[in-house]
Amino acid sequence: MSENRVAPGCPIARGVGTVGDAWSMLILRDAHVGATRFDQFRKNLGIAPTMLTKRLAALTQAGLLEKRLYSERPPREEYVLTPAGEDFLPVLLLFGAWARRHCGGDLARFIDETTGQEIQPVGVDAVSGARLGSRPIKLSGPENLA
Amino acid sequence: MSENRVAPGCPIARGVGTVGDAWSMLILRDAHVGATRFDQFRKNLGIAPTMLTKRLAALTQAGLLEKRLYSERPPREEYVLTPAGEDFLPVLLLFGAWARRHCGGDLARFIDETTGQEIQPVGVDAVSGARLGSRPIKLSGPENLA
DNA sequence: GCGAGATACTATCATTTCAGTAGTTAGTCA
DNA sequence: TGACTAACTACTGAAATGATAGTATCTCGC
Repeated sequence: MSENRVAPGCPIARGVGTVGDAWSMLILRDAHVGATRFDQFRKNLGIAPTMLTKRLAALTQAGLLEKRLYSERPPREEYVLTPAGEDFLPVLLLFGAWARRHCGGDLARFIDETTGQEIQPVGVDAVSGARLGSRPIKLSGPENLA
Repeated sequence: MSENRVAPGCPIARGVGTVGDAWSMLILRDAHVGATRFDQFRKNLGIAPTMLTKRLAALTQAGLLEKRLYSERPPREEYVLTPAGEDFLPVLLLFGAWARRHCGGDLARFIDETTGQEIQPVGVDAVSGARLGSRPIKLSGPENLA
């Protein structure tokens, strides 16, 4: 992709440029259900190690993951979610909820671990309280979309 | 990507396999702010026509867009959002909101066209009413992640 | 103290995908 | 007739990706 000249002021374009590829999303998903180590990601995803190295580095660079030493001898590092990375969970949940509604098949459900209840993720406008998608929107700001 | 053997029961993996590439998301964004025609997408995004053809076909195939004749003579078609495509808007809004919080720069805001107010998209569990991300989650269902 | 195993990678190369540009088809308009 | 619009397709070279093998470092059992 052109990466940077596509509507530079658009937050969606920016987000897509940062974590908008398939592997990054799946890595973040795994990170949210507990994976932290290179080989955990590699085995769960069946991703080529070259790709994984690249994606982990990109996510670390972007501030979603942080490299942390979990053993000095032997020196071993793991990748843990930063606050920005954790903040990405609602996006993944809404994304998954959308797929459950619209992509066929028998897909897994999200469960609240504290209550054991199924989660039904929805988007809401914190200002008006209205369900997102119920009203037309537009973008406003520094010279965005064409 | 391997495309199909990555945790077949995981909704996030499924969603990512369907619309989880950069161009698809940007096409959907443009569709949500009014674009319908091939050349509108092409010029807004600066996307190569071959790519655009492929992505539009994939999104149509996946049921997010629908091809519709808007002129018989000459025969011209446009792409309009289906209900499934419209339902994707909250995902895009949350994604954009995340990017506004965590990717630097001066990014555009989302405005509610009826009230003129800025939207602050958040994820909520419709069952408990709790803000998403405030509690640990897990997946449950047909043999999902490893 | 030696070989096997764990962990986290890097190197290499074939294959696939993508970007960029040009060309095609089918029609309108003046 | 010739210019113009819209929606593509064809072609080519560059870049990204996948698969597999190999490396570096350390631990542990014997």
